[in-house]
Amino acid sequence: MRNKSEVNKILAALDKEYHDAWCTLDHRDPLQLLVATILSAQCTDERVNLVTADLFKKYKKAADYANAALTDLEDDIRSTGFFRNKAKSINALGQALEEKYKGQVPDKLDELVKLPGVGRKTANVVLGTAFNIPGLAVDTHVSRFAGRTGLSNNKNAVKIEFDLMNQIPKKKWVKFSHQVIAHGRRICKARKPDCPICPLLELCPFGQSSQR
DNA sequence: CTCCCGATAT
DNA sequence: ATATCAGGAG
Repeated sequence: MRNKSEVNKILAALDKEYHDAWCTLDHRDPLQLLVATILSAQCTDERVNLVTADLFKKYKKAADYANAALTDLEDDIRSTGFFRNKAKSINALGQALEEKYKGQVPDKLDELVKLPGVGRKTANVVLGTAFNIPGLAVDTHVSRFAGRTGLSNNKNAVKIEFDLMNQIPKKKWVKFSHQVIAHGRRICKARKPDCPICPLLELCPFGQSSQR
C-alpha cells in the first residue's frame, strides 16, 4: 500500500502516458466481450482477436454457443490454448445465459461470476468495459504492476483487487486496469522490464531496486 | 495446490 | 529449452 500522495502521482503519470488506453479485445456487444475475455486466459489479445474475427461471424447469439458441438467449438478456438476447457466453458456459458437470462449477459458481478468459465477478472472486464459499471479487473499485468509499485504486497488476485479499490477512486477503476495493461505490454513487462525508460521510475520501488 | 495448452519471444 | 501471455475449475 502507498500513501495518498504517492497514489495520486502514480495515477497522474498513468493518465499522462496512457490517456486513451482502452480494451484491446475486439467486440461489438457484451456477449462478444465476455467470450473474448474467456479466450484471453494465458493468451495474447492479438491471438484472441485473430480467432474471434472468424468466431463471431459463426456464433452470433448465446444460443449459437449453447447448440454448438464441443468438437466444432474446440476447432474454432484451438490456437488460444486451453482449448478444451475454454470450449466447454463457452458452450455451458451459452446454455446458462439462455436458461437464466434469456440469452442476455447480466450486468451484476455476483451473477457474472456464477457463469461457467467466468471469474472475478472476466466479470470485472465485462462490467467496466461493456456496461460502464465500476469494476477493477486484476489480471497478470495489474498483479505485476501492483507488486512492483508497492500498491499491494499480496499475491492473491482478490486481495490485490481490494487493496487497489481501497487506494484508487472508484471513478478511475476501469481506466486504471486498461492503462496498467498498456503499460505492462510496453514497459513494465514480466520478463525484461524497461525500467530505465519508465515514466514511473521515480515512483517505483522495484524500478529503483537492484534486483531487476 | 495442480491442471489445462498453443503461439511467441528470449 | 524456457518463460509468458487480459485465468478459472476442481
